[in-house]
Amino acid sequence: MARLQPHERRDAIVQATLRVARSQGLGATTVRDVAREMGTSSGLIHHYFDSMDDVLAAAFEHAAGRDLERARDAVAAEHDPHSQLEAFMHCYAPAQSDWTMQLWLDAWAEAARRPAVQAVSRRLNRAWQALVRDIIVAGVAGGCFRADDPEAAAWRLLSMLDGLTLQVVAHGTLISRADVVAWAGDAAHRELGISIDARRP
Amino acid sequence: MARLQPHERRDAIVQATLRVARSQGLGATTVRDVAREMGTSSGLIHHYFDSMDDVLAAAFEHAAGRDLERARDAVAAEHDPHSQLEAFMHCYAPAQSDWTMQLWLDAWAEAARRPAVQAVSRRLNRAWQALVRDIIVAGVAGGCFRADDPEAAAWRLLSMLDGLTLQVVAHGTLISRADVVAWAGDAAHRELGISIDARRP
DNA sequence: CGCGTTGTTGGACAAGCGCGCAACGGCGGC
DNA sequence: GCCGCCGTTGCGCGCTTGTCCAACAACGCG
Repeated sequence: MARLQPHERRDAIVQATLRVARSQGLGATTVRDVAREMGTSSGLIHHYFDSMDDVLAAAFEHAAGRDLERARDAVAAEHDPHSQLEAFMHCYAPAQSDWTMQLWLDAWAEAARRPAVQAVSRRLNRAWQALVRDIIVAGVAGGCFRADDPEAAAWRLLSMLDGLTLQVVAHGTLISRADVVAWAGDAAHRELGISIDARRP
Repeated sequence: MARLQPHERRDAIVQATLRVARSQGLGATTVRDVAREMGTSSGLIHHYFDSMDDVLAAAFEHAAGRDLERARDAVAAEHDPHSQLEAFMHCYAPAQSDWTMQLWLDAWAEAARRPAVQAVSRRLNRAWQALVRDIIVAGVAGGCFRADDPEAAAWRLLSMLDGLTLQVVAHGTLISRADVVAWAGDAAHRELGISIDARRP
């Protein structure tokens, strides 16, 4: 195969890994699958990554990190906490495509067995929570939210979104994506003492 | 090893599978592990199950089903909805031991790719939600809860518990089990219009 | 041009996997 | 007491896994 710059090749490996993981799951993705997807040898992957664990972690980090960045941008584009929370909700459930959530499910399950994956999953999850918490803190300071414990409120909101989205992705028609958005909006209203219309205008 | 009746042996295999899965996860449980745990040969497992997938599905169903039964019993032992909800909460987070939750994580992740696992996971998840919903409906009828949509309220409560417990199991010390219980209690009070009175028993 | 650096190859390796199978052995019916 | 059934064994087949490594080839520099 063509000789690539180190950063290009590393990127190519991550991309190929995600393409494979998309169709057969993160945990079931093997070195040879990724190599075949790239059209190279399997030895090449170990020239860039110490272990398969690291490959999977890097791939997950890339995909999930990009979603986090998008959410941050969407939040930063708004200026009052109310709109920011609305933007966050819009960003989470619908934009967080089924396939990324499936990656999260894989990562949570694999976390127990793959230290590198756990480290990434843990860090990104905390970052998501921090994003929500900062919005809440700003809202409380600005007087438009009411929350005794912004840290806890953020965890509750994020965990509910995770739990609901999980049902959509893992069990299909048990509940719908529209339910997630509407119900999470209700929960935010109750949690922060405000009214949030999370539905797309 | 001693010769057992078919149903006894089947049961022994399921039990041994769970014991192994408890320490290394459902997905990482192999035929040889289970055989070693039972103290028999690996061939014996294939005499009772067509494939390893069937073994894992049976084990998950048994473990998760038993937890559901226990929760149902705990709820049935109480008579007013308020105590029932409290019993449910106490039953869920702490008694739902880490390793059963890990089983659920595996099941949710595998659901997309294993129809048999999805069917079991889906059915049991709906049963859990129905358990909560029935408590809420009874509470609303009895006048001690206030809920516009018990169906949605039950999904919200259960999903938040799932999402929070997930963090404990997948990420260890990010949040604690005590946080889950306390936060979910707060959420339940807010969700059902109960004034936050006695959070600590 | 020559030469070192380095991206890349392709296969070796041991370990582990699910699964199948011929043979053993203890129990119950005749 | 014998025999057939069947739970059980122990092994091995074919394959896949992650990891490693010696050899090859393309590139930049002197």
